[in-house]
Amino acid sequence: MDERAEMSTRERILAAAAAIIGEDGVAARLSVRAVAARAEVSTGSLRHHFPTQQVLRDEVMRRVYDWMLPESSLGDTTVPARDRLVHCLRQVLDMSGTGAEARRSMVLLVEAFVTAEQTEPVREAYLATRRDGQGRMEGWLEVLAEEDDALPVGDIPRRARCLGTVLNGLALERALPAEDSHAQMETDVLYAAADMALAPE
Amino acid sequence: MDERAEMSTRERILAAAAAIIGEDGVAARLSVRAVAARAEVSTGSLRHHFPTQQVLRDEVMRRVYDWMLPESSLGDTTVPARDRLVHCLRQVLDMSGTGAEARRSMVLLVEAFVTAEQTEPVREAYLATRRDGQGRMEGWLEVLAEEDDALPVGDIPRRARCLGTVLNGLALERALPAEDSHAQMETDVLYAAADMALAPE
DNA sequence: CAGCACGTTAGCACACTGTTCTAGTACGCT
DNA sequence: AGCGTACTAGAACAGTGTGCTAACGTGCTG
Repeated sequence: MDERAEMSTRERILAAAAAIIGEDGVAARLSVRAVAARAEVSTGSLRHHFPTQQVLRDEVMRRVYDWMLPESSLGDTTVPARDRLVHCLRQVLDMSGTGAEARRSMVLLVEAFVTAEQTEPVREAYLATRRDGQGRMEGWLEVLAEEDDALPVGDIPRRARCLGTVLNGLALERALPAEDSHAQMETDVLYAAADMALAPE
Repeated sequence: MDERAEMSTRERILAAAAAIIGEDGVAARLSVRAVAARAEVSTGSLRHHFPTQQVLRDEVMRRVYDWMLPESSLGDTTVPARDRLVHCLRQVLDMSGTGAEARRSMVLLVEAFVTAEQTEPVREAYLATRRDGQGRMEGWLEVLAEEDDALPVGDIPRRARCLGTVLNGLALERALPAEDSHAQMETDVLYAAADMALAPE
């Protein structure tokens, strides 16, 4: 009968966090007390399962990404690293959709974080999602660095930031008017970015 | 004798903020009380001159950009090609401004070409400005290709498109919330993009 | 010169945030 | 029964940004 009995506290916390993200969209905040209240759990209990908010965010984002990107071809060494990286980048890019959907995504992004009042929660919400994406891309580069030690691990954060900027640019260009050859151009840019990210030295 | 007499409160606040960024570097936080304490000013006084932390951040960032933007020219072969290219790219990027101005620029861009009805005149207007920027960047690369024939001229359009995408991404990121180390990150990305655009093969 | 207005300064108060800590409860095992 | 471990609850603490009010100058004006 009781909902609380049908899911472990940990799962209820994750479900509450996912629900908040699902409702509030990109501008979700995931504060301790908001998640705890939604999950009908005390902050202490939440902290017991997720010692840090970052741990909670990481776990919920991991599930979201895994749900959206079931097959991670990143480990398939039969195809070139740059192809695998481009595949991963394109999957991220596809989250913003194409055409009208891409325009709508960009409008929502701009409304949430550019037009909106630049309050601290808004700012922190964006930075959190940005850190998530940054960490994910660094993870990819680390996997690829395992195979090819020409990729300096110390430089991975910088390279990941470059990839993030390129993806932002591509997402913006998906929303803006484009020539019919836009898809080809996008692939070109993605491969150029991948080559830059995987370049030795 | 008294330092406080030699600089206006506003200037002391900005100097304190710049000092904090200069010292803490990437981890700079620019909290209200930290800046106020460093400037030996009350939080109320700080709030009077900078109604919001975002306003303070914008202003100090604007000065940082102005400071690290000395003049240089594309034809000056005494400085490396990548530095000259980065300078040109940054000039383009600066057209969108920083802080509130950058946000306003992005909002205007989105309103004009994303939110607006995707009619043919609108589309053509954007593509015209895009071609303009594209042509300008191709011109730069052609000048630089004159000096170093390792840069294949046939590939210039593709490389210029990549640069345009990176600039779009950076412009978007100027409008979005950012950490205080954004300027450094921007420089990193610009140099990475320049290296990619100037890479042989 | 008195009075007033306005810019400036100071500092507290408020509503948040994440984290730490203590107390109490429930369950399994020896 | 006793004990230990996992869990829950909630207060407390140190931060954050922002709003508010009171005081202090300084300059203008009647």
